[in-house]
Amino acid sequence: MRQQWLFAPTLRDVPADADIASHQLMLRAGLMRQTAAGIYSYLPLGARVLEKIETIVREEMNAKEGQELLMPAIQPAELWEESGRLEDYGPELVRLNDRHGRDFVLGPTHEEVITSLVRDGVSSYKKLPMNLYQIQTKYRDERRPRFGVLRSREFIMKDAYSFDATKDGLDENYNKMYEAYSHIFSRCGLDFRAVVADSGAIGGTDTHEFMVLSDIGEDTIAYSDSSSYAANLEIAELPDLYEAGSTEGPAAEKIQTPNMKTISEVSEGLSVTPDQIIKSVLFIVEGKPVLALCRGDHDINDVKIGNLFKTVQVETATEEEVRTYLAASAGYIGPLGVSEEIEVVADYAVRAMTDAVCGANEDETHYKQVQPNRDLPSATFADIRFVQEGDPSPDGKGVIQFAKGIEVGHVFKLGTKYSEALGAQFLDENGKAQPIIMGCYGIGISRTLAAVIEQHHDEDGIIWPKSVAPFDLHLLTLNPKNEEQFELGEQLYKELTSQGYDVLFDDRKERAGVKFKDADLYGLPLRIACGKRANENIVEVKVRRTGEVEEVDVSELPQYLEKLYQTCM
RNA sequence: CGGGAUGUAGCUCAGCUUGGUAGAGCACAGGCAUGGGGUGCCUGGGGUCGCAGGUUCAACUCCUGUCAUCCCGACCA
Repeated sequence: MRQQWLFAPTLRDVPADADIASHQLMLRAGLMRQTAAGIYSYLPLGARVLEKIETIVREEMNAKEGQELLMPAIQPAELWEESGRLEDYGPELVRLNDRHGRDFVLGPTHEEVITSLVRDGVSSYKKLPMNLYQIQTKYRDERRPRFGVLRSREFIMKDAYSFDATKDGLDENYNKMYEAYSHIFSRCGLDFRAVVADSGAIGGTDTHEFMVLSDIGEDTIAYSDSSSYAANLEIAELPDLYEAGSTEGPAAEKIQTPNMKTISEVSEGLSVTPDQIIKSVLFIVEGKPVLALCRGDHDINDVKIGNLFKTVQVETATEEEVRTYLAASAGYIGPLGVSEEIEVVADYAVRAMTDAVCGANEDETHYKQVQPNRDLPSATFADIRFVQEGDPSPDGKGVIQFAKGIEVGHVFKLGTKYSEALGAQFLDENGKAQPIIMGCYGIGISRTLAAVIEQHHDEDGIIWPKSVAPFDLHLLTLNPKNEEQFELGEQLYKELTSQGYDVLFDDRKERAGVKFKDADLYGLPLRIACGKRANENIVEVKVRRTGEVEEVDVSELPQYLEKLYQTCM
């Protein structure tokens, strides 16, 4: 491709709207432009990278017997009513009407459509297992799109769905996808971790997220410093390693604590450490009040509360609700003497506390000398807090550390939720109808592209791994007015192309400096410059990633490149 | 959805306080010089100042509304 004709305008200034490296570079290097908030157009360079990633995905999916199909972005709302998600999904679901007033949605995912297809097309165990996938544009009306293509309203996804007759079959499909995903992200040159995640409303059992390690990631990964344990912070478990606290001592006693609403105020005012204070938070779980307790230096994890009650409807109570149920403001609530309609759940660590302080459900008042192991007989003790760095790893090996990650893939075992809701059944060996057991597996293609840039760039621009680079080689004629340089450039362009390289040829009438700057921004793995020594048949080869430069005689160029290209990642 | 900010040329921004009909740098077109890290000089094209009302002889500037975009938070298969 001659750069003369390439539509990939570079920007010298950093666009004011972009804050993170990948977003800035995608705009500056001419990979894409914003069309609306959270909606982008991919220009030729960006489209090429997407295609490279998609090719890798297809190869790895096909290698696991995945069959590609293509479903519509526009889906009838009735399908979503059938599965019950029309309401569940909420305002993130883009809804629209056709000219007859019929209701449609723009698909954020395709469980409904695929399940209805399989329902009508598969009726025997002999057809199973099956794995179907597509690469498609998805829509989610994010409340707040941000970070460029990392959190956008329109995005490209690969989504796959597996169909099995047995649980074992599902396990097998799941493992295959897990393996395929590992291959895919490795081939894209990403440093990633597969972490145990929350299955949330989907209601599956096993689920892993594939996280690209990056400081700008929106998810926190909790991992062990000395084992392979890694989980999303939301669900990272804590073992109950605490010794039960004392049951002795004088009874709990009320004390006046004016203006001590927060843990730090109580800590200061009563000269106790935060780990001697019981933090009490009122939640409304499926409409019922639940008082959750943890140590003052810990934080309650509402996902764990939800899992405990097997629901996703968990909300912190409003100030009015707190007042209604506990007759005090949020800073002074506590577990002692609460009415029976309020369920009390406490973190394991609370049971280990001795001489603790907690709110007395009376404004400006706390209890002291609380012995949770004695004074909370009706409380349920469970793991309900967030892990912190330094906590023991749940597998007993090492301690927990945190890292930030970008979620690029997600695999989970759906089970029969959709097959039951939509009536997708098969007949087993005995002629008995059974719901098909499903799994679903997603990869954010456009997000993966951004993640690659996050991990592969420097202050000058992008540094593409060769597996996803928009072109293999960048050939520059530094001064096209110089006849020898011009001739050599044209000659090399033909030769390198015929040798099978995808070459971007900078034949523009620009100064050398401009070409170098643009080349660094574009970030192709190898740069070949025809410059001053063209008359001696010598070109300069530079490795973008390392900056290494070598002058090479044209006669030796093919062998030299072949070798060097192999060493590029 | 709550809080904050910004909308002036393709990009980055000035002008607005104190109203008088729009500017700079980069980019773009032409020219001369230059020719290995965004070169220099000259000339030129490009903007209903987000939109709609209002105040005024006169609005980029003041007032009201509205839309858009970004940031923080909440939320997120």
